[in-house]
Amino acid sequence: MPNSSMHRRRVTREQILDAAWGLAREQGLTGWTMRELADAVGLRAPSLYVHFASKYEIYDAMFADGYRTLLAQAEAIELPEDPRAAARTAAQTFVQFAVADEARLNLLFLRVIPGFEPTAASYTLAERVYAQGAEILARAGLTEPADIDLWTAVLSGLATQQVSNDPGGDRWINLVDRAVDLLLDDRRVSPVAEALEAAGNREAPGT
Amino acid sequence: MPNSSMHRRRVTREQILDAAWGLAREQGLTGWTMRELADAVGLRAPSLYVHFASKYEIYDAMFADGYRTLLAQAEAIELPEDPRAAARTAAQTFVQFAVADEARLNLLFLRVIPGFEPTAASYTLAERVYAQGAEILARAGLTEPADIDLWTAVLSGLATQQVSNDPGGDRWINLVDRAVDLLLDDRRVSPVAEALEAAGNREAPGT
DNA sequence: GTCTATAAATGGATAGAC
DNA sequence: GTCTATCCATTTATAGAC
Repeated sequence: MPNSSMHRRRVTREQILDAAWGLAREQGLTGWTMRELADAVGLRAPSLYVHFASKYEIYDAMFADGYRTLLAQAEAIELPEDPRAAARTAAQTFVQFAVADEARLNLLFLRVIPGFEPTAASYTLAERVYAQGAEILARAGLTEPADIDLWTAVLSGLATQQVSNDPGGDRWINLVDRAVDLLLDDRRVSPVAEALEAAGNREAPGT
Repeated sequence: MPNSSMHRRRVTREQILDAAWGLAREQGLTGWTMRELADAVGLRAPSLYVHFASKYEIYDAMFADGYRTLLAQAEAIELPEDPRAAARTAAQTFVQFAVADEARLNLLFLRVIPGFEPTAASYTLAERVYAQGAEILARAGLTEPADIDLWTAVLSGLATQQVSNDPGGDRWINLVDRAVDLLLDDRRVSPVAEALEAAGNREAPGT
């Protein structure tokens, strides 16, 4: 049994990234060092520089990795036909993803690391997530840029409050569906007019 | 003219804190060192330890200072009589405060510094802010804890998106009033029922 | 209360052998 | 690709003179 070769498998970028995620989860997004990271994958610190030119480059790879995970998760979900139900599901998926890992939330959705800016290539992934969300919203009737901005603010706000003020709980997660309905019902004319119209039609059908 | 004595005034905690805020704004909340801070107030690093036992203690003082500033700002504002207008004004005040200083936003409203936890005394100030907000919301008809949670999520989300994705701009700030209206109109029975009721009363007044 | 001097550890990163 | 050795800057924090 070539035991040693089984244990001495390739130490790929992916393994380093996985370890980095683990450390970030345990000690905070910026709370780990290159030495700790190397230890976590059974290497010495200098060996990391064979795979990544700098710590910032690792953050950038994590940034891209996080958005790739989100995109994969989004594709795996099959959305209901009903646009509102689809928006709810998408929102739930997003918030669950965001609160599942506070370090990841900080890296992907906040600007927390002084001086870190994702590369253009990595940022493209973020834009794809955004575009996909906008598409789902469009099907639900929200096409105005301001509507989409409000949507992103509300969802990111829910996720942030959840991890900041009730970590591990569900106090803000439980508000997601309600928030979605709120946002989808917000059209200038909106349910009031719709309801009045329906009521009017019912009582004066033949005009 | 005792010039030297004019320049060599007391280096108080407040001056150190002011300098710390300045560095945090310029280089990020965690992007400064004790040496830099000392330089900024014309001291040597060791002298800082006369006033603060550690860097964390400085963060804690900044945390308290930030919430004290917010409380003072909230008291200085005179709110309109109309509850909805008051809620709008309060929301505007809060978001303006939050986006005015990204480092402060990170310290006061997010969990960004690994290992930092405000002391109980400092946290009390944060709770006073929360209580004050809840009071304003109560006057506008929002008393459910879930309503208040949603409120805090939306406002913090707007502020966070503003500084993260449009620093210095007003893309999310402009959505504050709309968000407030959205939240205040969200009662289970709410405008739809109200409007229907009104319509019903108009057409069948004498029941 | 502020200083000089320095501890004592830690940081990211490089050189060069294997 | 990984290692040892180490650089070199930087960090928070302390000791003790003034």
